[in-house]
Amino acid sequence: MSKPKLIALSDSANFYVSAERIFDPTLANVPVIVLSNNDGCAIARSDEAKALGIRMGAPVHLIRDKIEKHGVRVFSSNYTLYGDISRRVVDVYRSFSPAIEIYSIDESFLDFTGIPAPEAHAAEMIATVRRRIGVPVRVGMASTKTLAKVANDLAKRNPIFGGVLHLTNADLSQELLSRMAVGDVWGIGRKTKEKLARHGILTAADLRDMPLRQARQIGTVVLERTVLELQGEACMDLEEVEPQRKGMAVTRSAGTPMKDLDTLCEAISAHASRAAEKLRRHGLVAGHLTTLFHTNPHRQDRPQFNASRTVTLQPMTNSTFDLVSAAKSSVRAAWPKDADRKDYGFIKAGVILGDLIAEEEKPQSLFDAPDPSTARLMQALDAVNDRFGKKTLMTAAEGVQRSGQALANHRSPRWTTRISDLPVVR
DNA sequence: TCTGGGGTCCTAGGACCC
DNA sequence: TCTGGGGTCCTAGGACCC
Repeated sequence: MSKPKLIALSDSANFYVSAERIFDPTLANVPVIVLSNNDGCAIARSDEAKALGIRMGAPVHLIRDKIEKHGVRVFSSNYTLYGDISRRVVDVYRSFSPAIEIYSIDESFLDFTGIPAPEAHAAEMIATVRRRIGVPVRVGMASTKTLAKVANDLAKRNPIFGGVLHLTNADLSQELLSRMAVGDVWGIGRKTKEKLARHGILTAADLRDMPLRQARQIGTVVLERTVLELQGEACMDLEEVEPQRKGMAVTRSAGTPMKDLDTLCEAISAHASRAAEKLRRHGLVAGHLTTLFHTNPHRQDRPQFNASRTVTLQPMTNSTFDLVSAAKSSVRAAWPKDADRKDYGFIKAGVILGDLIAEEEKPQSLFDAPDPSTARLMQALDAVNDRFGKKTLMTAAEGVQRSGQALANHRSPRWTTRISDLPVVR
């Protein structure tokens, strides 16, 4: 039996908004939101924006009034900036913990086992991140990841904890868990919450105390593990090494429904091309490509159609040309036969790549000797687009109308990674 | 074609997360 | 309730094998 662990979960408050605030002091104490990829909906909100009732994922066109009335500051998402700030925050974490799992762009699990005064250690870490990077973070600590999540959640909701909560005291723990809704526990989503409610399980404490067998029956092993973790038995290890990713997707909703094959082909080609870029950036090749497109499922008054086609990429590849041509032919194959009569309007299309492996490990056969010219061409393509902007060079298949082009009308400068984005100082 | 038991692999779909 | 996009894991069921 190993000695009990102490796991800390550190997360950043309203991370994207906090990242924007680093470089613009006028954003302090005012409502700020950051929008999703297409400037479609709000995906990050400052506390002031939350107080105005702007919900997570609220469509921009529905909150336009609020934005204008209260002078909400609006930003397109700037992932280059957020990714860089995130790395800097993690660098600070590394000096406070020997082992780290980077869980998401704004959350990391840290191993605090054996640290003499963990609360003081956490407080010092918070102060250091604030001073060096400029974003606020909060820390929850407990013996398992799930309990650390609970602690973190309570630390962020309750200012009295000052951003640090160590969930050890049994009485405090009992009180907090019995006041926490079961749906707020990590791993309990809407469906599971409903099922649990039917069995009278409403709080985190109820969940912790339920029989394991029943947990497995209601959910799966996943729910059983959650129960064990709430009891303090660690079922999930810290994953320090980022696991090899298994798939990669590029999907987009279309502003106006796509009605003909050509339009759909252009959209899918653009997604395939973007997917190829992502593959190369990660040094991977793909063995399978799935294309998908579907009508609006919320318009049951309109004809519905759901398409998904998977093709094998042989040899495995990350070439834009290969992926675009595979995607186009599978869209053509999947195109509904009765399209002329039905007037389908496709609102979403995408490309998913599977069976990913590192480029160096790509199996070679006698018949597909590597073609260095394609690799060099792809390198040149990426270099040009990197330097002069996305889609400076693109395949003709993507179309030049750019009807499906992503909007990003409110993007802030890439302050920390792009010198040309900095304002000229005179 | 079914009788038995046991195993692998693949895919689709569900649920959840940030 | 879904609005967005990009992920993971688990289970069930089918195909196929010995």
